[in-house]
Amino acid sequence: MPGPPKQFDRDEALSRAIEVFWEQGYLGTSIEDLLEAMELSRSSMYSTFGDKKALFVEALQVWIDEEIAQFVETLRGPGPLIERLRQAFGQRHEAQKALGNAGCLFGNTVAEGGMQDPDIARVLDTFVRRGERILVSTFEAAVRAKELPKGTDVHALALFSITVSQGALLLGQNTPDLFEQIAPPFLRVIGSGAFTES
Amino acid sequence: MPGPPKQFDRDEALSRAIEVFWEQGYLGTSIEDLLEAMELSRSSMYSTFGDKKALFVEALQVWIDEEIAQFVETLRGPGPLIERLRQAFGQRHEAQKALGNAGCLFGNTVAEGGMQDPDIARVLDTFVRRGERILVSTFEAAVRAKELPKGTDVHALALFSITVSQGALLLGQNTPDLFEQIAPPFLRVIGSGAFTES
DNA sequence: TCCTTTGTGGAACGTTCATTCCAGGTTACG
DNA sequence: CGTAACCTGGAATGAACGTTCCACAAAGGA
Repeated sequence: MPGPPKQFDRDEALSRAIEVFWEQGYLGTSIEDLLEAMELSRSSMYSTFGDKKALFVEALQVWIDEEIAQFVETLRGPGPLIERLRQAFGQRHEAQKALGNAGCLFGNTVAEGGMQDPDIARVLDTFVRRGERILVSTFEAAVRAKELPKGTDVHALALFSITVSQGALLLGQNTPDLFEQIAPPFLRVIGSGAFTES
Repeated sequence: MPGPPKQFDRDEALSRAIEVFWEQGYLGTSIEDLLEAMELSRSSMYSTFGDKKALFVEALQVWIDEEIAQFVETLRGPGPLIERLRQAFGQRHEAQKALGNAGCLFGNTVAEGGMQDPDIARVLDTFVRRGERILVSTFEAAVRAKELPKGTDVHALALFSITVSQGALLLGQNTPDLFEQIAPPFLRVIGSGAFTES
């Protein structure tokens, strides 16, 4: 049963893999790139994670879980709605800037054609659904707290917010100061209560 | 000087290449894929277009020119601002739906890491700058025509519109009916004149 | 008609890719 | 102390990649 202990930390290796995939994309990342970043050998990588795609799916899953967890924590926090939103979206932007304007792992994967692979598509779907659910419940609470007008289309507002966020993370790779330019008017729009049902 | 005439149409071949790159991305497309779609031989491809990256850059350039031309034509057309915007953004969405939710060639390329290659980055930059310029002048005209309130931050509004459009084209690959859901409130926000300078 | 120029098909090249395999080392339980 | 279980480094494999090369065909000017 026993054997030599692993010479690496599984979670640590996985989080290194996340970074590499994030920066270079799935196709743009070679096994060699991964081994170097994860600091383990070919054998260990294959025996621990299966193959490249399995590693990617797991990395994507972990990334999503962490991203959503942080998103929830910030949005459930104290303070006015607009301030929490600014912080929640700002955090996503900070993370991508820290990786050299690498965008968003979800968005990059979708754009790379991730939806064409069923295994990857399944994981990608959960990100949008969970993000949407959190925003909907956040906006619903804001309506109850009279921070948003009664009759606000919380569903449309949630989808719209995600769209703006993804668009900003994408274009931020091309126009680094874009987020700072559009965040204020975006938040003003939300605060203005323009999203009432038609 | 003379020689046998080419057995293919350069422009036609290029537009086939655009489709393939659009659907599969730069890295996801092999020379074999291109030859099959363009219906020419290896030799002809290399002697006509140089190599894979040169072909991609040229394809991207043509795609941008056509996209911008259509965008301008629609926005310069008759009718109220909101209607022209709806049509202009709708056309982009229709195009991506026709290719099986392939998103946007610009966005896909950026997400794939296109900004890391100087030759590609240069072309990508022109797309955003030109799109922004067109929207700014469109919004300026709308302000003069009193379709938008005086004091509208046309620059922020242009960047914001591009962001929403790119975000929708990205997420549309994952959530096919997203565009229909967010377009109405988006256009309502623009029409409401919420983008006045602070 | 010859000869230069151009286009084409296919073989061939070297590289890189993801993946597998194996030999040797290390651990802990019996 | 031995032995079964496990981990690791590196060689090896075969497929796919982008690219080059070459021999032949086709065309028009001399």
